[in-house]
Amino acid sequence: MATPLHIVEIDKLKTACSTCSLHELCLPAGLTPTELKSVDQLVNRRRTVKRGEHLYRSGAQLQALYAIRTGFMKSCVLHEDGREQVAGFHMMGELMGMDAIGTNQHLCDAVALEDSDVCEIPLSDLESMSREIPSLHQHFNRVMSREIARDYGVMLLLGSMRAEERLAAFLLNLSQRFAARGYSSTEFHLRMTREEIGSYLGLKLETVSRALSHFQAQGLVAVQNKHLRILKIDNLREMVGQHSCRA
Amino acid sequence: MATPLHIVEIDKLKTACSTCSLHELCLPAGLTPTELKSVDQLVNRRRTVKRGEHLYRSGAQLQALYAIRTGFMKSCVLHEDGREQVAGFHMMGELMGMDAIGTNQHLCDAVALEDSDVCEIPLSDLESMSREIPSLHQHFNRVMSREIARDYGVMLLLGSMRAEERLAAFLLNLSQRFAARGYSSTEFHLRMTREEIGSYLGLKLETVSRALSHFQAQGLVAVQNKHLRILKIDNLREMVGQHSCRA
DNA sequence: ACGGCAATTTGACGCAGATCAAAACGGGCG
DNA sequence: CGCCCGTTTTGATCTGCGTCAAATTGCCGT
Repeated sequence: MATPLHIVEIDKLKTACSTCSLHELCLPAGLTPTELKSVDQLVNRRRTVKRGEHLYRSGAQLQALYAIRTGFMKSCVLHEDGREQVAGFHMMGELMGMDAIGTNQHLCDAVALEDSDVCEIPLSDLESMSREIPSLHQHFNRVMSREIARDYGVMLLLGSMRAEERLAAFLLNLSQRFAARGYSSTEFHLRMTREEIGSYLGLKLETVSRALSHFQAQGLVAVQNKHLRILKIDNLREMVGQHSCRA
Repeated sequence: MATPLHIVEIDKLKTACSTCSLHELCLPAGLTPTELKSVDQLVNRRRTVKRGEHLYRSGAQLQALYAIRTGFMKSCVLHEDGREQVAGFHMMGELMGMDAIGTNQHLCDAVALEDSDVCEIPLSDLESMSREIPSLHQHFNRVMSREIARDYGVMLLLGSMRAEERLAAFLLNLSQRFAARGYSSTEFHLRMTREEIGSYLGLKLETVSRALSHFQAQGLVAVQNKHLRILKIDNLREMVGQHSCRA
């Protein structure tokens, strides 16, 4: 009986935002050290989600928001008929579950693409603490707003780019987010399948595969299975800039 | 000198949330009468935007959020190359500008599709008042969250529906929003052009036109220019439900 | 190390929707 | 009231990407 409690204690300790390397990127970004201490109380539980497992499911009651500490996840909206549309990929320091605040019900599934650790942030605690710490309140608004801004970008992509432009935009987005986390911006591991990329980009897996092959043939990237190296990042940027745009 | 001031006074009066017929739908939804009185102070300016004019432009500094009082607007994301993607249509009681909170800069243009009246809500005032009125804070979070949820729906539409499914989903969405405002759910005026519908749905105007004609031929709707009557709403619902889904 | 299954690649072909074109319509303004 | 220009409709044709298929590769579990 004592042992599990002890484990929980250790978990709590490890979960503290104030000692977390992501605190500049995550929810507590921009807080003073004192405020950071308070926020530590917010995150009172950590959860591990193994590759392929769900963090939450569409329709489930909102229990908490989740900040990704390590790992990689996707969220996908489900059709009635079983088909799924990937609405986003999420990496460490990012917050998930914000779509559920409006209705108290998740409207997408959150699935781990590799073993992941997340911090649980009960919404009610976040709201009450926001009242005490205005800059937390403000920062949370910004995080939600940025999610809206991201979504607008995805709409732009889905609504008016052609296949290779979409893929280029996708790779550049990943590149930039890895860079922001101190990883290489030109060489990384794609944790999702071609099918998942395709779903996110509104394309079929074959089209994604062909586009990647074509990029490789042009010398823009070097792909080997899920390992990707960007060779000519400027050319990719150009592709996204200038649309010959069909829609 | 006295006259313009007087006009402003009258405007202020008319702008009060507590006397606004939209307060159940808009930002102050769910507040007590006392709280509502406080929120009146938030909305200290009203603005008229004529058909075709911009409420704000992409890249502009965030001045305030805007609640639509009357009229109809679109927001569109711009490509570097001048093409535009309509990210949403907005009607009375809806809040615009939330995408700009994260960066303090608007990332889309807001254009009136008919002469519109909007209430200006300075973000800083909203934030400070949220601290005093928890339910306002909570409700604002919900409004932002619902925008995220809406965006996920649009992604689903753009990423995995075929042309006629998209149009059906669009019509049903309009129908539902008009109904929520006490207008007919089956008969309304399309304030946007076929091209704008197409841009929103990731289709070309000709495709939108053809799809509408096809719906009419099937007896699902009656269209005459911008006037639309939904005849078989259940059939439209079925269309959106069951995808033969290509992406 | 090996077997089996999932993921990826590549090719051939088809089709939904884009593109091009032109006619019809409608609404705002002089 | 009638003209003009922007919007819409409809037709014909083209094409990017989806679909189907099959071969290849790589990864996971035993």
